[in-house]
Amino acid sequence: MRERQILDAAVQVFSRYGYHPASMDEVSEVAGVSKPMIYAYLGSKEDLFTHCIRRESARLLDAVAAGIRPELAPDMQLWHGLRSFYRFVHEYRDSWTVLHRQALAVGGTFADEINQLRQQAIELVAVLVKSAGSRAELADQVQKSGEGLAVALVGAAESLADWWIDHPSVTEGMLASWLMNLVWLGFNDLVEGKLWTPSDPAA
Amino acid sequence: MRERQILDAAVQVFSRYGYHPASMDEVSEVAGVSKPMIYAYLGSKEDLFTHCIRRESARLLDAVAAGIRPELAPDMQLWHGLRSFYRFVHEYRDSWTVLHRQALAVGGTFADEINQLRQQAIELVAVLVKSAGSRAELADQVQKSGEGLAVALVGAAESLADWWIDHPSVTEGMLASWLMNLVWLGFNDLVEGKLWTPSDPAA
Amino acid sequence: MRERQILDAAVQVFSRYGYHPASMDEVSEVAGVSKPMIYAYLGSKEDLFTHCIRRESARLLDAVAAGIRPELAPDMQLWHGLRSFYRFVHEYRDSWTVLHRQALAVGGTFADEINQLRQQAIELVAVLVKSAGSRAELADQVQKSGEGLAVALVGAAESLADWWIDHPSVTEGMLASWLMNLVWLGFNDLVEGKLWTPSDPAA
Amino acid sequence: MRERQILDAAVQVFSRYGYHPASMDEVSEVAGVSKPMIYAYLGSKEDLFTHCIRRESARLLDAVAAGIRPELAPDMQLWHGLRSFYRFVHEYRDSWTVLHRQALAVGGTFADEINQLRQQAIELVAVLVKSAGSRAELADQVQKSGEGLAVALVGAAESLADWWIDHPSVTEGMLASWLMNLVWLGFNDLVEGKLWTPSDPAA
DNA sequence: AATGAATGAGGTTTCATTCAT
DNA sequence: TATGAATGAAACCTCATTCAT
Repeated sequence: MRERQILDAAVQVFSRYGYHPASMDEVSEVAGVSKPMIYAYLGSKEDLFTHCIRRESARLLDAVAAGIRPELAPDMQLWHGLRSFYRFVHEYRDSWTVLHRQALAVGGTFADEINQLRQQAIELVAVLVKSAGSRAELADQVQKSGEGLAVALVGAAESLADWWIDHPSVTEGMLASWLMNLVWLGFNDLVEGKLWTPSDPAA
Repeated sequence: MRERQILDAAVQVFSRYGYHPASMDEVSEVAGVSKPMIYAYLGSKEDLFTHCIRRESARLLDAVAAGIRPELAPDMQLWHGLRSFYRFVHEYRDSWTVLHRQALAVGGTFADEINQLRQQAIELVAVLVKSAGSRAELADQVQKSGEGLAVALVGAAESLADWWIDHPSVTEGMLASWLMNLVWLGFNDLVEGKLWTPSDPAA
Repeated sequence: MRERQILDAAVQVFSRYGYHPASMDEVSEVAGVSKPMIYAYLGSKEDLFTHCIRRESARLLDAVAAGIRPELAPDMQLWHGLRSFYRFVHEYRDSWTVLHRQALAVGGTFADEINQLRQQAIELVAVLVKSAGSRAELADQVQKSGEGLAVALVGAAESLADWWIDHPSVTEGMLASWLMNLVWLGFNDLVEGKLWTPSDPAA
Repeated sequence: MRERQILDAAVQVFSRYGYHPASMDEVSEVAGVSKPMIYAYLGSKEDLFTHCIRRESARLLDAVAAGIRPELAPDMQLWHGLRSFYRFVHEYRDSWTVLHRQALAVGGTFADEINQLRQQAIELVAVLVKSAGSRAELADQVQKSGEGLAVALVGAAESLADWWIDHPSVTEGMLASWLMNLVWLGFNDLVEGKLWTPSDPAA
C-alpha cells in the first residue's frame, strides 16, 4: 500500500537526519510519492513521525515477543529475548535508530511514547528477574530495586546495540552472552572462572 | 565572564530543544545577551554547540575523576566513580542531557566527540575489571569480551541516569548500589541472598 | 515564463541599486513572485546575478551583431555597429547599466565575465581597423598599438553611452557620428573642415 | 593628522571591496584607529565615502592641472595632460578605482559628484579642442558636437586607464601616444602613414 | 486520485552605529 | 580623548504546508 511505502521512506530519512533536519521533500523523493500524498495519507510531519514510531515500536515488540519461549527457565528466556532483540536491531537498523536515538532527542510526545515502550521492556525483564528469584527469598533490598535492575539491564542491552553499529564483526550471540555473563553471574563470579552458558546450546 | 554566561544559557536551551530546533534567539534571550555577542564570543551555532559539548565533557570527566580513589580496591573505585557520576548528573542535569541525548542525535562531529568521551569511560571501567581479575586467571572468553562488558556497564549506568530523571525520589547511592549488585555480584548471587555492600560504609 | 519574469525584475533592481544593496525581497516584489520561487528557479543571489549578466551579455552581442553588414566597407561596418550598440543601450538601459556599471564594480567572477564581453567587442573593432589599414602598410607603431586603439574606441563608445543617459535629447545617430568623426578622421582633419559622413546615408 | 590616516585606509578598503561590502571594522583595522574615532572625525559611512571622493577628486584635478603648460600648443597641452593623468592613475591606483569604479556604481549623490568631476575634465578638453579649431572655422556640425567629442576622448582615456591595470607593461607615454594618434590624427591619417609625435620630445 | 507550483514564517548571520568607561 | 563592548535592524535562505489543475 501507499502508506507503507511512505512510512518506509520516512523511517529511512528520519533515521539518517533526525526529526527536525529531515525534510518532507526528501521523504517524498525517497518514497517516490508527491508531497501532497504524504499529507493526505499520514498528515503533518509530526503525525508522520508519530506513525513511524508507532509502527517500529510494534515491530520491535513483536520481534522480541516472537523469540521468547515462556516454558523455559528465566535465564533462557532472557537469553532468547536478547538474541531476538539484537536480530531485530541488525535487520532493521533504521527502525532502531529512529526509536532509540531520534525520537528521544525530540522530546515531548515522542519521547513519552518511547519511554512507554522501554517501560514495557523493563517490566518484561522484571518479571523474569522475579520468577528467577522466587525460588529463594530475595533480599529486601533486592525486592525494592527490582525495577532498577531491570532498567540497568535494558540500558546495557541498548548501549551494546549502539556499540554494535561501530563493531559489526561481533555476532548477536556474543552480545547476548556478554550480557548474560555480566548480569546473571556478575564480575564476582567471572573472576572466579565461572561462566554462564545456555543450557540448551542449540537454541 | 560573558562567555560562561552564554555557555550556561546555551547548554540549557540545547538541552531542552535539541541542537536543530534550538534558536539563537532563545539562547540570547536566556543568556540576557544580544545575538551578536554570542557570535562575537562563541562563533556560529555549530561552534557554540561544540563549545558546550567540550565544556560539559570536561566537567563530567573532572567530576568522575575527582571522586575516584586509586588506592582503593577495584569494586570500591567503581562504587565511588558511579556515585560521582550520578552526583554530576543530578547537579548538572542539562549538561548530561546535552551530552547523552542531544549531541548523539545530531551525529557527525558532535557524535564523534561524545563517542570519544564514552570510550574514555569504557576504558576506565575496563581497567578496573582487569585489575579485579588479576588475582585469578580470567576465563578466555571473558578476556575477549572485556570491552563488551565495560560497554554494557557504562550503558547500564547511563540508562539509569536517564531513568532517574523520571524517578527523582531515588538517591544516587541507591543507583550505584543497584549497579554494583547487578554487575559485581550478578543475579545469580543475588537470588542466593548475597549482597554487595561498600567495604567502607562511611565513604 | 516565470524565469524571464524574474530575470527582468532582477535586472531592473540590480541596475538601480547594484549587486550588494539590492535585496532579494525587492526583486521578488518587483517580479510579483515570492522569494522561494526565485531560489527555486534561479538559485542564490549570486546565481541570479550571473544569470542576469549572461542573458544581457547575449542580448547585447546579438543586437550589435544583427546590425553589422559584413559586405560593407570597414568604416560603414563600424558606423552600423555603433548605431546598433546605441539602440540597444537606449532600449535596454537597465541591461546596459547592469553590465557596464554594476557587474564591474562587484569584481571577482562577474567582472571577469564582463571583461570577456569587452574583449570580444575590442577584437571585433580591431578586425575592422586592420582591414581598413590593409590597403596601406600601417606604420609599425600603429601595428603594435592596434589593440590599444580598439580599447580606446570601445571605451569612448561606452563613455558616450553613459553620458547619453544625462543628455537624452541626442540621437543615437549623432553619437555614432561623433565617434566616427573623432576616430576615423581625427581632430586634425576636423579643424581643416573635413567631415566623415556615411557613404550610404539611407542606412 | 588622524583624519588623513583614516581617509587613506578608507580609500584602500573602499577601493578593494566597493562601498557596500566594505566594513567599517576593516577600515578601522587598516587605519589602526578605533571605530568610534572614525565616527568622531569623519561621521557616518556615507560621510566617510564622500570625504574620500572629495579628497581624491581634488588630488586628481591637481595632478592633471600641475602637468599642463598653458603656453604650449593645444595638442601638446593635451599630451601633457594625458600623461599627468596616467601618472596619477599609476601612483594612486586605489584613488582611481574608488573614483571611477566604486563611486559610480553606488549611484545617488556619489555618482553626481563624480559626474561633476568628469564634467570639469570634459570642459578642459573642450577648451583645447576649441582653441585648436580657432584657426579655422569649424564646421557647424563640429561646433555642435564639441562636447560630445570631449566626452568621447575622456571616456577613451578612462577606459585605457582601466585596461592598463591588466596590462602593466605598457608605459604611460604609450597610452598617451595612442590616444593622441587616435583622436588627433584619426584612423584615416594613420592608414596613410601619418603619425602624431610630440613637438618637444623631451617633455 | 495525484501533483506541480507557490508561499508565509522563521532561522542564522552580519554590520553600521553607539554607550560606558 | 579614545575604546571595548554591545545591539537593532535587516539580509539571505529554507521548509512545512497548501492550492489549482
